[in-house]
Amino acid sequence: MRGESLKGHLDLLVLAVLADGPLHGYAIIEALRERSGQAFDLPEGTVYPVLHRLERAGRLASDWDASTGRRRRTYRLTGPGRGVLEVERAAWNEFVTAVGRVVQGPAWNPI
Amino acid sequence: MRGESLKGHLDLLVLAVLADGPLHGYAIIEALRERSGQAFDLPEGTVYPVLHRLERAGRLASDWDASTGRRRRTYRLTGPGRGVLEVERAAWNEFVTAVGRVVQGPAWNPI
DNA sequence: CCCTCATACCTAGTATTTCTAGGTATGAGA
DNA sequence: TCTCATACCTAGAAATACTAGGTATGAGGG
Repeated sequence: MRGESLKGHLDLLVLAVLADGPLHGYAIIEALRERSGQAFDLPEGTVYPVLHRLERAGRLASDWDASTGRRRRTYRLTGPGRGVLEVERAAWNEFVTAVGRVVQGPAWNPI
Repeated sequence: MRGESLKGHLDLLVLAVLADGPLHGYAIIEALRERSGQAFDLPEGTVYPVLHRLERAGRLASDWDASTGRRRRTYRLTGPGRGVLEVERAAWNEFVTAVGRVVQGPAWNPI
């Protein structure tokens, strides 16, 4: 699946995978792939800029892990980031409901 | 709700409302608002360019309705457009499933 | 030892899509 | 007559993901 459908929702996905514990960038890409059942195989050029943006916005914080020779930057959710995650989760649910109503047609009646 | 979350999905919504019969542009905007339960209140500057794009792509066709003094351009789904709608409906369902898996967390198990 | 591949990070520029902010014009109702 | 809803349109701005590059380490095979 092309991540283009993701426009506007990738922040939610990144925050969601980090809600279960810190991960470094590359591991976030793998987590998105695995947790989505291979649906989201996002290029690094998509994910790294998102992480930088989320960190600038104060939703993530990062530390360089120098324990191995290979440099790794580990991201974690901040307090505000966790709040934003909950807001975005709720917004996602509303969005899905709204699209569903339109797509199912006017005859469709969820109860 | 801001239509920004729609990025990449608005085509599906427009095709879906036209699946139940032709409508002119302004009525499409109203149909999206009503069928979504007021969630999508899209500016004309968003919808008209989409209609033009979908027509250029052969998914919609339009006729000018000169019956009233007020000019109206009525859009209808073409054969290929109906096929695209089905493809996009399926893609939407996969997308929702994939996002759901990521957002619910790894412990979540749908059966 | 060398070569390749997976890991791990990054950025600049491009493409696409929606929104903002205007513009024009008709018809209905106060 | 004046205002508002209807009804169409476009140009440029903003946001966001992708492409296509770049650098460097570590593991494993030949």
